[in-house]
Order: sequence, then structure tokens, then C-alpha cells
Amino acid sequence: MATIVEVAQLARVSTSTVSHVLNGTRKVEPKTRKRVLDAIEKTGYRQDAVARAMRRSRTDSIGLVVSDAGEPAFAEMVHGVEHAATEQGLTLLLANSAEDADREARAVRTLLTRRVDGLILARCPLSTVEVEQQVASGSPPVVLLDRVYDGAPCDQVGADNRESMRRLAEHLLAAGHRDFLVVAGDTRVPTLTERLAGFRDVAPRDGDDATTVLEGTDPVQLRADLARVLARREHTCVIAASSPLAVVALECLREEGMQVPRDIAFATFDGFDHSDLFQPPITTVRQPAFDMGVAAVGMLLERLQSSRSERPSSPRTTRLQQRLELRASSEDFDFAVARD
Amino acid sequence: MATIVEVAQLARVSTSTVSHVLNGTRKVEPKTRKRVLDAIEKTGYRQDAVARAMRRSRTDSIGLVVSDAGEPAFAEMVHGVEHAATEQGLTLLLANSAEDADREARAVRTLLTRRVDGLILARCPLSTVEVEQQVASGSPPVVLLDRVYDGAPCDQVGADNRESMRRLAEHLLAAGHRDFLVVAGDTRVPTLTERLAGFRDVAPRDGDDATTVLEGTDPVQLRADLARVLARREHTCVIAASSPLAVVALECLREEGMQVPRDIAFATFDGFDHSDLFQPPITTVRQPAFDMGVAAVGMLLERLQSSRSERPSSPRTTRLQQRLELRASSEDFDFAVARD
DNA sequence: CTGTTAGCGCGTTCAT
DNA sequence: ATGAACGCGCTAACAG
Repeated sequence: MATIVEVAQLARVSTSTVSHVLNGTRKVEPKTRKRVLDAIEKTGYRQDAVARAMRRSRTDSIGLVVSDAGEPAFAEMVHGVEHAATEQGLTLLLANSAEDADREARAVRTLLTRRVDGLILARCPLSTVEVEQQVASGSPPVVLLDRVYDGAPCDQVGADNRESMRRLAEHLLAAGHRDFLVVAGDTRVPTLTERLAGFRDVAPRDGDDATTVLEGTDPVQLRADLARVLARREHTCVIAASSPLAVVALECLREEGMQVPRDIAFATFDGFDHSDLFQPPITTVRQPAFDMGVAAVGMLLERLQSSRSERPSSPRTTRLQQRLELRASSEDFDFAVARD
Repeated sequence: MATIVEVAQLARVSTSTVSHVLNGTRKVEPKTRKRVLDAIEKTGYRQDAVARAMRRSRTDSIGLVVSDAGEPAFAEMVHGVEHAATEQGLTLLLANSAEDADREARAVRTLLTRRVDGLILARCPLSTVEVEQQVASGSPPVVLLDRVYDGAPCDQVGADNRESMRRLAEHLLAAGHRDFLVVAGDTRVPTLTERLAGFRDVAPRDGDDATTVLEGTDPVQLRADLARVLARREHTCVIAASSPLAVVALECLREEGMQVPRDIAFATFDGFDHSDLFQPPITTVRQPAFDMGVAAVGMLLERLQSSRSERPSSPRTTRLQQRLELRASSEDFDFAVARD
């Protein structure tokens, strides 16, 4: 590759003039400007972003660490982040922690080493203190994505999990359900904590009626618990707090020979793509995952711009609204039929 | 951040010694080595990958451009690439072309500007000549992913689309199907060309029996054609050549009031996650998308290593086998019932 | 309006 | 076994 020096020589100007033409950073006589442009054309020169980053001490890149790249919801967030980043002229460096704190820490270190201008983190349940401190330090700025919490020392973008679960549960209560089986999952994850809280806000306590809440970190254990509880046939409605949990629940239901919605109503968060093309169509609280990614980049960008001028402002939290998609899995449940 | 100079001063050694300790690139007296390590610890020093890349003229990073980050299959490839890259100590720069040649070209330019050591491309149907030339140039090395073709000037990783479609069609023929409706889609995309070719290898021509092949770039047009053809009720089996095409086809079937597999058999490529939890379970030729991503990184790495020593070897193509997952959508079709 | 020059932080000769 | 010094390619401050 040609360097800026060769271009300068060919155009009989200094390297600084070439640089200024390239970046539009000061006035250049149209004639010399043309000479430079021609020389660039002739040599096939392209700026070297590495050298440029070195000199300007910014890379025009951001890092994204997701905790489970396999989940469709996270894939959509990645997509949204990529889209917005490209739109802003930022390059995206992607890493995956696979829900593991050490991998997450390594990923963050790598990205810092590469001097990303900012960081977007969908963290795993228990980050290392190293990562916590890095987030708190504020440089580079960090935006927490999806897994947000009160009192975080940085900007964050999440969904209105608690409110959405409340809406869902209220809807189901109004339909007559009292005996819920809530598959809450790993409630160390803020998203799942919030969803469970939303349920508790409006629904009967455990022990009242036959409502049961199943928490748990270990999927194998969870599956066993689920099978045991379902076998009792006490519930009229299953609520899964996330899509992986829904998969486990649906598998258990099938093994128990229970059909949705004939034998039991069903609802979940996150949901399945094209759900309405298949039976049963599943009632879902859908995350605006793509938009959350976009919003995270927006926040990061504002933070970057303000950090170059004003004094640091306080952390902000944005919650995007989720959409309650009512479908047959809950709507077509019939109490009379199910009692038979 | 502390620099190597501060570490050197604190340890009372030269920067070069620090560098050698860091990279293990020459013998260092255990005592001085310890002093250096302590100084690193004390200052919280971390190598600057930007400066390092500048000096070594390699970045230990690779670029990935996918053509549709929204598709689950591509998301899985991204996941695989990320996984393998991290494992090899490479950082992943991600871009999305959204099936648009200009965006693809921009993405490639950006990544080259960033001096990625190599490039993985799942290209859009008609790349710009600029991209073609870049691929052909061989530096940095490129691996084509998913959308591969004969005579490509570089390494590539794809799936055995033609053979898999052959297996699928043969299976359906053996089951008694003769009147196929093949939703082939945009056959400028090599993947879809190959799948159609596989069908043609073993199945009746258009016009023989009632077999119909629907090609087309425009989804709206395709949908209209599909509706028109389905209305004739001539076919016993729909084959969708990709998952987006399957979505369109299933929607049309629903609008036509046709049920799978009662009225018509159905099979697709790529498929839907957790398909067997829902009705109808769809017969699918499933891509090993994650593994394809991993394989692409592997190929790229070999190419990088060999390019640093031997002379360039000829392009290689790897085809991973797809899995034929037979399910009720095709297996439970009953010719006798359908005729009524 | 344009040119000269000093680094950004590191790895790497070449000396010692 | 260690250090001094140069330069990767670029931008920005200063000078004219």
C-alpha cells in the first residue's frame, strides 16, 4: 500500500496538505487539492486507520460483548448495534462471553487493549470485580445492554421487563387464571429478577392457590423440578421468563403429554420467530432487541461527544417498551374443557 | 494508561527489556524480569494493540462481512467465526452488507483500512468489481463463506447444497411425490443455484407432471406467483430453498387455506429453531452454520501462516455436510387423504 | 494558503 | 544479558 508520503511526493506538496485534503480540516487551493486527489487516485492510496488511531488517540471503533451469541434476542441486538455503529462511522469489534465471567473479563481486556472508544456490555450474571471497576471508571464509557440494574454507575439500555410482566399477568388474571407455574430461571440475571418482580406485583403469592415459582441456575435441575411440578396437574398456566426457559418448559409439557392450550395455557418472553405460522401460536412479550442495540450505540455516542467537552453527567437509563403479543396458547385455553 | 516507558523507568531497565519480557522474545535475567513484572503490576500497564499493530504491521484481527445479519443461519455463522477467532487470539471486526453491493464494498474498504489480517465474506448476489478484485488479489487473504462457487480465486467454505437437495428430492420421490412446487428464490445466489441444480439432477423437469419451479429476486412478485400457482392445487409437495422463502410459502399456504401436511407436504432448507416443539414439525435440510464459521477461520489461519513462509498455494474449497431432518410436514402426508 | 517537525507507543536492529 | 535509537504512517502545532 502507498503511504501518505508517496502521495505527497507525487503531488509535490507536503504530507500535511495531503492530510488536510483527506480530512477536510483546513482550506486548500482548488488546484493543489486536485493535484492531491489525482495522486491519491494514481497511487490507489487509502488512509491507514491504525496509524491514524495512533496519532489521534481514538480508534472510531466500539466493542460489544454479549453474553450469549447463540440466543436470537442477542443476535438481534448485535445486528442493531452493528447497524447503528456503521451508520455513525464506527467499526464494531464483537466478542462473546458465553455467560462466563472469566471470558467476559478477557473480552473486555482485549477490547481495551485495542483502544475501543466505547464499550457496550450485555453482561453475564456475575461479572468479575475487574469488569465492575472498569465499568465504574467511566473511561472508556460503557453502556450496559439488556441486563440493567438500579444504581449502575453508567448508562444503560434495557426493556420494561417488570411492567411488561405485570401487563401479561394482569391479562391472564383477568382471563381467570389463579394457579400459575412461573419458570423464572436464574434470577441473578437482572432481566429475570425484574420479570419475576412484575409477576409478584400483581399475582398471588406462592402457596396462595397453587401458584409456583421455579427459580434456578442449573437447567438440568430446573427441568427435573418442572417435570415434578407439572405432574401434579395443579396449574392452569405456565409463564416462561425467557425463550430458553420456554423451550425447556415446552419439552417438559410434551413429555408429560400435556397439550397447549387444551390442557394448560402458556406464555413466554422473547418468543420464537414466525411463531404465528406454527401451532400453537405462542403468547409472547417481545423484546425490541434490534432497537435496544441501536439505542445503546446512540447513548454511547452522546457520552463520547459530551466527554470531549462538558463535565461528566450522571448515568441515564433508557427502557424500551416490549410488545405483548396475545395468541392462541393463552387465549384459547378453556377452563371448562381443561377441568374434564 | 501507563506506557512501556513508565514501566521501564519504574523497573530501572530499558523499554526494550520490558518489550522482551512481555513478548518472551529473548532471554532476560530472572531478577530483572521480576522487577519488570512488578512494575507492570504496579502501574497497571497493558500493551497497546494499536501501537503494536503499527510496529509489527499486523493487527491480529480479522474482518467478517455477512450479507444478512438478520437471518438465523448467518447469526450462527457469526457466532462460529467469533468463537474460533477468539480461540486463536484474533479479534473480530463485524460488518453487515444487508444484501447490498455498495454497502458490502464500503464494509470491505473500512476493514482493509483497519488493516485486518484476513477477511471472511458471505457475499451478496452481485459484488462490485472492486470487491471482486480485492478478493482475487489475495492480500489480505479472503475466505468466502456460504456463498461459494466454482473457480473462485480464493479459499471457501460452504455446504453440500446440491447433494443435500438431491437426497431430499430423492426421499420425496421415493415417497411417491411427482408434482413439486419448488420455491427457488434468487438463483443468482450460488447457494440457491446449487440447491435448484440438485433438484434438477433427480426430479422431473418443469412441465413434466405438474412440477413448477419459482425463481425470482423480488419477494412481492414471488408471493404473488406463489399464490397463483397454489390456487391451482396441482402439487403434492412444496420445497423451499431457504428459510425466508419457507416463511413466504407458509404464509401463502395459510392464506390459501391449505394445511401441512394434510393438504400438501412441505420441506425447507435452513429451517426453524425448535421446530419439533411446534406443529407441523417441518422437514429440514439443516446447515452446520456454526461449524462453517469455525472452518472459515481455520482456513484463513492456515492461509495466513503459509503466506508468511511458503509460496501461495492454490485455492481450496471445503464443503460441510448438511443434515436431513425428516419430520411430519413431509412424512405424514397421505396421498389418499389429500386426493379427497 | 502551505510546509516543517515532533511525536503517538511500541518492536527491533545494532551496539555494548 | 541489556540499552540506545530509529521508524511504522499519520495528525497537529507552529511557522512562514
